[in-house]
Parts: sequence; structure tokens; C-alpha cells
Amino acid sequence: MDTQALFDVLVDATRRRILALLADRGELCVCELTAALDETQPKISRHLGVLKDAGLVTPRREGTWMHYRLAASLPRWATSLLEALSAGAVPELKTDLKRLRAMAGRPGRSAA
Amino acid sequence: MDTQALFDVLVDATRRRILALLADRGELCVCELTAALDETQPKISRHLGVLKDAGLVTPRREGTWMHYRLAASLPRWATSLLEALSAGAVPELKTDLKRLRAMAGRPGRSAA
DNA sequence: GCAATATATTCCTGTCGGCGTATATACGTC
DNA sequence: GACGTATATACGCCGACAGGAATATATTGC
Repeated sequence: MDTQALFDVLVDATRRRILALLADRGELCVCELTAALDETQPKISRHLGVLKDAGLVTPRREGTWMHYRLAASLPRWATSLLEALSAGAVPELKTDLKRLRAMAGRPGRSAA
Repeated sequence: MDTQALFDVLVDATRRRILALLADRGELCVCELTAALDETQPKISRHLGVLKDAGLVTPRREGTWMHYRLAASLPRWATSLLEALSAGAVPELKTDLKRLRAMAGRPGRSAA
């Protein structure tokens, strides 16, 4: 994971929103992210693929659901960049969280 | 200056190198940056234009030379992103500084 | 094996950004 | 105003990437 690869990932707004959501909620499945961002499923899935290939998120299968969480152990400068995301660099986060809470039929969670 | 604009700027390696150099040296002219990065002058100039339009650098004319420095007063999250650059996210910085020191005929500076 | 749900991938296309080259502009000096 | 130096811009080309739509794969339950 070098600097260029990280910025290539972070330059896309959809990916920043996904990362900010995962940083806030810990772990989410594709359908939750699709609902929270109000985007099509293939789009979310493609961006999750990019994030996974870059080593920024880790998938976990549970039945038909794929759950994603932030990867642990990144370089220090990478961590500080990601922390900046949570610290106000993703203005859509508030709205995305609202849509996530409003989502019906979330797998395995009470209204978190 | 919103998040997308900042990442659009930072995704380019040449611009990151310029910003890291300015953060380290304070103020440099185009010819110094051209020498330090070992790139063509139009390329450096174009990227400086992008940085200036984004409000990240401030130009100062001194005769035929254009000096650039980092702009003051950015959003907090932007500042932390830029600080991350100095904290190891620009691996070329060391080499660029070396080339800068080796440059002959630098305007108005002793061997800084 | 079949259907249903959840997720991933492929194909195609439009768009955007960077580069090299050449040229234009600004400034100082004579 | 002509010249030289320093810097900026214009043009054309090309590669990369995001998106939509359709389709493929995986898993579960019957």
C-alpha cells in the first residue's frame, strides 16, 4: 500500500463515503451500504472490490451476505488520512447514516 | 475548497511532491521546483496553476521569478491531510530536496 | 435440481486528466 | 523596441476510470 494507491482510492467520493460509514459503524453488508448511499448495487459492489484490492477493507461472509469492515494495521500516514475522513471530510456521512437507520430489514441488527 | 477538490489535487504525485517541498522549504520559485523534481518547466507550471486555482498555494512575483508558498488558513481536515503528506506520504521528498540543494544559480539564496 | 436472494463481474461508452510540444506572455536590460 | 530569461498557456493525443445495463456467480431452502 503506497501513497499513490491510497489517493487513487480516496479520490472517489463514493469510496470515501463507504470508508466513513465503515469507520463509524464498524461493519456493514453490501445491502446496507447500497441503502445508506442510495446507489445501485453494482456500483457499491465495484467500489468495495476496489477497496478490498487496495487492502483497505476486509470481507466476511455470513450466508448470502457479505460484510465489510475497515482493515487493521495500515501505515501511520495512511491512518491519519483515514482519520481525517471521519473528522469532517465526508459531508455526506450524516445523510448516509440517516438513510442507514431508516433501512428496513437489516440483517442481524436491531436498530443500531 | 471542498473535499473533492482537495483530493482531485492530491491524487497527482507531482502536486504532492510540490506541496511537500513547499511545506519543507517555505517558498520556492518555479525554476527551483523544476530542478528539484527533475521535470519539464511546462509540467511544473501547469501543476502550480492547478494548486493556485485550488487555493493551496500563493504566488508572489519578484522580477521574472514567480515564488510560491503554501496558502494559509485552510479547513482543519484539509490541514491534517496536508500534514500527513509531510509525515512520510511523499517518499520522493528526500531525493527532491537533494536535487534542490545541488541546483546551481538559485535566485537570492545562499545554500539553504 | 430449482427458485429466490445477495453479491460480483462484464461490456460498452463517455468523460476527464495528464503529457509533450510548441507557442505565448511578462519582466528586465540594453 | 529588440533580446534573453522565466513562466504560463494552447493544442492534440492517449490512457484510465466511473457509470449503466445486463448477466454471471454464490448461497440457502425446498
